[in-house]
Amino acid sequence: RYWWMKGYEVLNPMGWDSFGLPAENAAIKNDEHPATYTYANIDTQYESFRRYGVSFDWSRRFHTSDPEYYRWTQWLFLKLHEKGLAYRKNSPVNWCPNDQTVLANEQVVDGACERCGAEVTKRELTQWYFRTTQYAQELLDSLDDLAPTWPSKVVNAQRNWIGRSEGAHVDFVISGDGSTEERTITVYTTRPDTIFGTTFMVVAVDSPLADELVTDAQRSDFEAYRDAVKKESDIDRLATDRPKTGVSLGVTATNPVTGAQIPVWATDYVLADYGTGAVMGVPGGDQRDWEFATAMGLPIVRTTEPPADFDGEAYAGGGRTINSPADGVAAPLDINGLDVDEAKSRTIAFLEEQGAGTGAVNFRLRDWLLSRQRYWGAPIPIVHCPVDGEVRVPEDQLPVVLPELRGADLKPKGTSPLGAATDWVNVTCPTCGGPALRDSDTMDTFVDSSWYFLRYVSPHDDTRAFDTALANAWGPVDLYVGGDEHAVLHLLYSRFFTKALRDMGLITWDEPFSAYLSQGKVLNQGRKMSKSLGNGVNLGDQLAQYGVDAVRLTLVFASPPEDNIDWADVSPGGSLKFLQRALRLAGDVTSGAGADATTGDEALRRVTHKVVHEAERLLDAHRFNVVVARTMELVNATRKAIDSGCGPADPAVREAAETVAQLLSLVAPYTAEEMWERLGHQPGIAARRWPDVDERLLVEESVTAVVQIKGKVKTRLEVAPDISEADLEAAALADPTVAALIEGETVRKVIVRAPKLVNIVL
RNA sequence: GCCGGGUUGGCGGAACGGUAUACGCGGUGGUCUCAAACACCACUGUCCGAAAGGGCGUGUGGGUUCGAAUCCCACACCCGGCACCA
Repeated sequence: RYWWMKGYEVLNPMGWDSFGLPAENAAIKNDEHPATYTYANIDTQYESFRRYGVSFDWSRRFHTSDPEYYRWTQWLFLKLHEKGLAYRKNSPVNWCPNDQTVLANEQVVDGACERCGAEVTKRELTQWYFRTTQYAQELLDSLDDLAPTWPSKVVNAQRNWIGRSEGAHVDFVISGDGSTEERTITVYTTRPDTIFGTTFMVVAVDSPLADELVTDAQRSDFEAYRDAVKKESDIDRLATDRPKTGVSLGVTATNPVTGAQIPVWATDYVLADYGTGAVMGVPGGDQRDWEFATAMGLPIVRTTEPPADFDGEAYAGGGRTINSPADGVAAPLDINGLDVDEAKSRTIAFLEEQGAGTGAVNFRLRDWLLSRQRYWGAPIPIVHCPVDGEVRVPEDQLPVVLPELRGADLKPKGTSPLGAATDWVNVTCPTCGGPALRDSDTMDTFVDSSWYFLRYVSPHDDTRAFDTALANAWGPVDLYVGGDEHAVLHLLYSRFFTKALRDMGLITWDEPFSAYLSQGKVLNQGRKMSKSLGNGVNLGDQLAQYGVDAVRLTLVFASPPEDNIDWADVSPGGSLKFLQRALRLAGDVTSGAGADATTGDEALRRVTHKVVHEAERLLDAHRFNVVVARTMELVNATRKAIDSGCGPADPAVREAAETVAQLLSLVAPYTAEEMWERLGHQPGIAARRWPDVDERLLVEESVTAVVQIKGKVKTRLEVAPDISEADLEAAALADPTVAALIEGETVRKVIVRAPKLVNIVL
């Protein structure tokens, strides 16, 4: 509303991200189609939004579950597939046993399903992925550009999630595996400088690598251990405080720097899908390796100078490196006493020289697993043909519309419900015309929401996903408002889509959301409102009791928008009283519409213009609660002017009341409109231009100067705003209160900041 | 453990390095009223004091500065992210 008044073209759209599990689960329960539930709820929400008086552009409304929309979601999938950014692979995946579907890494929170809380297990499945890791570095780098306009919380969360680390790949030659060919295992380490302390190697027990390396003699022990590990849930595996376990693979590896022979073990504390799935064990430099070495009776070599309080037993990290070679070994690399960064780069240089390793970067971010074994989502537009393999559905055959399933047909059974719709699944191959099968998985609903902001520029265009020219003209989104539960989900996926679409030439910008306003939640009595807690507040009741404007005002005034609000702490009654006060001002004005404000009371005019001026700064900074506070001050000043000042006929009073109406139109549009009409204007305050500020009125007539002695306020003086430093100093020293206090003292220094302050140092 | 953010009256919260606690809620007293509601007015950080006035005060302890809620260093606590990621 503010930007509109400032004369900008503003696109403030609203729509529904309406695929997903809740509708599907309700459909199963009620034996109906998910669309029934979905569109009924959308209608209810739409009515609510209308009632709240939100200024959305409803002409651009759409729903991601409409075929007219998901047709383009599917089209974008095909584009990503063409570019090699969508691919299938077999791999252990997160499985929610309750929702009976796979989940992306981002949807697993502390080992549990983000949606239903069930403990997530692992399954070996062939699934679709988007290659988000291809953009890992750029996704990280452009966070620097977003940092000034995004909440640090979200930027920080994404940095942690992407999790870049720098280190080295180091090659160890394996022996004792009975083969004649030389085999090399590469490990990833962030601390190549600790290589002198390597006393063993550990390989992820569930990696193919471990299976390949294990000797016949160790195989039965290894398999027993591997099977035991497989039975454990992720939650158990994630616990960092449990004892280290492992099994020897029977082979040895050669340390490429020292030539030392070290044993190779398999363990579950090394992750198969991070780095190379193998780690050099440095118990003198790494807590986990120290625990493992201690548990297995492996030797420990210090890699750092121990701290003074080192007790000789517990793990000791930190200190300077003492990575000189072991006794009696010649020194191919001497990094003794160097600081860590220098030691790392020297070690990497040495490894590269020897052909035994390279500098390397790793990311924690994994590719985005997007297939779901559920019904209520966009079907993946791929046909599997025994002859031609994965075939993209031709664009002119989009959308691939969901088959009509309902109720019990949707019950989760571990494979996609779409697979059971035989008429739908069995198709002819678009390439060879032979019999083929549709891909029966649907896309993660986060795919739908990763590009919807683009659809808003041309929501009804049935010839393309979005109009590139319009997207480039409008985009990127200047201000994105949302909750920070999407910090590493929606906000990361959308960034990935934007970069991928840019590289396809479909848009020119790099980031979807230039600024991000993270909005808080409304709590009650310190907790999230919920039925089980019985602390819900019925918004309908609040609206009925106080009115829409008072409820809106309460939400805005309670705190800065990014903070949570506790409904127990706020006062919708107080808001209503304030609105009534404001409304009464409009009725009290007796001058006619169009009265010349410049002839009005100057003191009140100063207040009015100052408030408008300050409101601009506050609105730009999203400090809406303070805008309301300033508006209240203006109402109080106007009230005073009417009752005991210049009186209701003064044009300055009209100017003030009209300004109040305009400021209020941002937050309390109905009250503002009512005021506007009472002030004798035609309806339509929302379309009024933002009031101009007269700069001359921002200069105060007189200013209160503070006189401090040694930094403590002792007295105040009313002075002219343009008083000189010398005059102000003289006035301060001449003040009787000050004179009495400095009597007999030596004034050592006087700091003058005209016209606001004098500080006298004795 | 690592990384971010925070801590201001009874409460929600204001404060370009320059009057701490704006604005509001709550509270106290008053005006109006037969009475109440509404409205309006005054007071409301804390301690000492009858008052005038003064001392102390923005999580704790230091520092920089004429001057610190604000900048710097440590610490405590709260919230959030990551986490056997080598």
